[in-house]
Amino acid sequence: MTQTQILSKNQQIVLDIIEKAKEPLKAYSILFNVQKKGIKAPLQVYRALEKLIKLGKIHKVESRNAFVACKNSYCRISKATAFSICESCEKVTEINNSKISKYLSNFEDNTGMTYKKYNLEFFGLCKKCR
Amino acid sequence: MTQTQILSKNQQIVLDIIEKAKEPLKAYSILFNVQKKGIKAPLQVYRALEKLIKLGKIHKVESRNAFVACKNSYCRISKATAFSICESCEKVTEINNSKISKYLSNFEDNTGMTYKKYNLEFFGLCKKCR
DNA sequence: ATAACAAACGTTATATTATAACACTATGTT
DNA sequence: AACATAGTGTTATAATATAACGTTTGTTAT
Repeated sequence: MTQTQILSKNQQIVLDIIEKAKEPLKAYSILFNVQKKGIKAPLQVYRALEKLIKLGKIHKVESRNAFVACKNSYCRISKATAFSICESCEKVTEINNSKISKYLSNFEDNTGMTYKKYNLEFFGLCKKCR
Repeated sequence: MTQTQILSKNQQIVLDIIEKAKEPLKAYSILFNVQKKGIKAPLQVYRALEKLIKLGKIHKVESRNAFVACKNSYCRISKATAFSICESCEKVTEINNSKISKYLSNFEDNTGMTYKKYNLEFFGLCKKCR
């Protein structure tokens, strides 16, 4: 049933790079890495990134302006993202905690806002850096 | 007991502008607004912003690269921030929900990370825009 | 098949956000 | 006074992101 999304050439190239990477990649570092594949301009990268985000294949780590592959294979539409970020070594890990996501996805306040999405970033020190 | 932090000239100018604003301000819009006060260069703004963030006087809304005044007078060091953002009119409100902050501040996982800070951004539609 | 439309592409230029580097000034210890 | 620390002013530049335009490719409906 889960129709596998077919990606365009540029989208696939960009996704491959991000999936192979062990850390979040910045847009221009992606650009540098894919120039041998024929992608020449920032816009080509940004367009692919935008689409991949929409598809939930990757996420943007807002505080770092960097992009990571989504590890949840079922995360086709990313409306609930959480990351843990080490402020020393900059290691970023996607947090997949169903308790948090349940808790936050049901969040309501008295302002009349309707929430469809959230992004949560934790900062601290990882085991190694502590 | 609460020693009121004395701000430098530029810091006070930048804080005033942000506090008066009804919406998050971008760094270069701040710059434009304070040029009559003698602040001429981006760095002067960014330096003030950096310090004000450290003091917890303002927060950065990461997904918008914009800055808002902290409404919690006791929020001298901002280690737990949450915002609600309307994707249509871009209205941003700081969420001051002690349940969430208690819940997230006590978050632990099995990776050995030590958390000292988090930032949470909710996206959706406000009452007017729905 | 082909018309019509949407999505993706390629390219140039430019806007926006942020920091490096350096010399100088003010302020607060001791 | 000597020293440390924080803040300032300035020029230059790096890093991140989008606008605008025209072309190409892929999908869908007849």
